[in-house]
Amino acid sequence: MENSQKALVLLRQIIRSTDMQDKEISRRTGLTPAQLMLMQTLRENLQLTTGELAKEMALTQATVTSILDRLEKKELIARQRGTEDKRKVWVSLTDDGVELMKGAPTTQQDLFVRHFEDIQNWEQSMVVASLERVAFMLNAQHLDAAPLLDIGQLDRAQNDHSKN
Amino acid sequence: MENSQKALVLLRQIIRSTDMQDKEISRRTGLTPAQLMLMQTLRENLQLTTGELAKEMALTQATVTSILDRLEKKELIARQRGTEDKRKVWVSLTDDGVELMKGAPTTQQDLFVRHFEDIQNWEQSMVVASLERVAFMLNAQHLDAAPLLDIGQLDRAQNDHSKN
DNA sequence: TAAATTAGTTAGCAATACGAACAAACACAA
DNA sequence: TTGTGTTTGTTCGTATTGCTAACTAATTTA
Repeated sequence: MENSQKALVLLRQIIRSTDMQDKEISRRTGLTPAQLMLMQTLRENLQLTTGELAKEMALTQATVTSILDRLEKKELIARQRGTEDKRKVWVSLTDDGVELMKGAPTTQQDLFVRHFEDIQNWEQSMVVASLERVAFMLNAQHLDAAPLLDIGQLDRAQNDHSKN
Repeated sequence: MENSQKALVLLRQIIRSTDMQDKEISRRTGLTPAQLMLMQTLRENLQLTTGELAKEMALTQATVTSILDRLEKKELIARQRGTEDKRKVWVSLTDDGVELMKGAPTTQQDLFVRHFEDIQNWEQSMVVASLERVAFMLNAQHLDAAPLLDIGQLDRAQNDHSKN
């Protein structure tokens, strides 16, 4: 079997594993996968606008808005209109949100970290370097293919043109 | 920054990239991500029952049934009642389904393969070994945590007990 | 100042995903 | 063989996702 084929199969396995873990965490936190992803994104960035969130998660603003609505109702996130630019809406975790993300969501990561730290240091470096390689290749790929959102925006722009 | 933290960040990046690529392919094939995943699973296994598909995709049978309904309407898959065990329903790609999967879905993989084959052979081996490492660690993890479906089944079994 | 752009929301729609309840086929014990 | 429980898949009802199109409000540009 070719190395590249092996790599593809392994990548699928990795995706599948993380997918199942996400569902595990969802179950434990009572959040849906999408809500969880948003919370995680927010945990890493502290302050983001709705648009930035959408770009980060590769979703539409409209979709993010509806996810935010539900998280806001649960009081896990808070929205605040920008003072400098009043069009912008800044989103952040509430205390409850921070608290929730302290629990279950991290334990999966902790498990990974624990396993990861069991292996030799030289191998850790090797894995990181390899992941960098893969991440870079995948990134180059969807630059080649032009990302989804940009295409959507181009289409919309064209439509807008042709409508007038 | 710790090696383990780097690895986690890179993993997230990789997930994100493949996620965006899936959406790209979805757009080109006219299939939703879920439908695409099912078709891919089917391409690799030729003949699966509804239950096997559900397990493979980490979804409920009920969910798989509804996705199958739509793919059947598009005549991309076919259902056939088992002859030996008439409870089972065997699912397979139709000719149209095979044809569709020959096109766009592979080009992304081809892109990856092309990039992958650009790098030195020793580095290819290193990447494969590392991905194996990661896949193994992630796998060990959700064995630790007990997979979603098994928990669901246990719960259901307990409920059935307590009901009688 | 008028026109265009940007940020976000709303509305309406198809699809996903789940649990619960069900029907049919099977397995096995009495 | 009959009855009881199990397995396999579907149907139903519901919440959520994710999209586009249409909209409002604020900002920028001509």
